[in-house]
Amino acid sequence: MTKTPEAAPARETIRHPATDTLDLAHVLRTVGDPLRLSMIRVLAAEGELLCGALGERMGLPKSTSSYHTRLLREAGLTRTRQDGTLRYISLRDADLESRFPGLVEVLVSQADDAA
Amino acid sequence: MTKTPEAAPARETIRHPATDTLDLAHVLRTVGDPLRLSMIRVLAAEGELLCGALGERMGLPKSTSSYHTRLLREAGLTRTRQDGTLRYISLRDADLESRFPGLVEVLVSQADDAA
DNA sequence: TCGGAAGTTCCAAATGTTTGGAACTTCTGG
DNA sequence: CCAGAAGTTCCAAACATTTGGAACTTCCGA
Repeated sequence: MTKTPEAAPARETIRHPATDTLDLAHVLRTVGDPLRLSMIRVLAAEGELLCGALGERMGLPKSTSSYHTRLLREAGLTRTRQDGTLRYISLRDADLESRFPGLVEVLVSQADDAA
Repeated sequence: MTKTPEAAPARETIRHPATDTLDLAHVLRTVGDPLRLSMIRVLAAEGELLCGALGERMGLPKSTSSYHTRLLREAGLTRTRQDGTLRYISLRDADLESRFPGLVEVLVSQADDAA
């Protein structure tokens, strides 16, 4: 376990699935969780947010918030941009619109709660 | 454990959630399963089908098929109509359209598989 | 009245998801 | 160089979903 001897620091890029490989069932399963659906709505309403800000909105501990933002990213719903130690999360709305036209609108438009 | 002494046979109706109480997260979670998403697509393409026919399409044993059709019904995605010992399943497309405009279209239109 | 067909329910095993604390990494400012 | 802030990863416990066989209920036709 010496430090890996790579010359290039290889800036450990954050992985995002390509738009044309996004899987509808995966996307739906991921967003079919009240907490994550709320997150998507907040992002749609407010644009780019810090991971921490998003988590605090929902009253989540850091590790939980990190977990859910990872799921959203891996399903292709959000993009994560790193700036120093900060991570800005945003909705991949154009990508989603191009792959699943109409989906974002469905997710974001509130069905009035008659429950 | 004598037989329940109720005079009325009470025809044990199949329960369906009312359209205006359908919950988006619940609907999405339910349809966010490749198997159930396929079922929805088959129903959209072919209209009303027998529970058994739907299950055979997917190569499922009866109990599994019954389980998934129940989840679809409880989330409000499908309607089940009983006729003797048969149960016909159909998509609640008009109800879904009225509560979540655009959703059915998203579920049913195939994103071409570039994976 | 019997037998079979269609479905459901029951159940336990296997599998997957969610949670949050603690330890860790990385970056920034002083 | 150090402290602190932002996030991630690790981990184990709690919880939920999925699977399919077996037993059961209902209805229909002969």
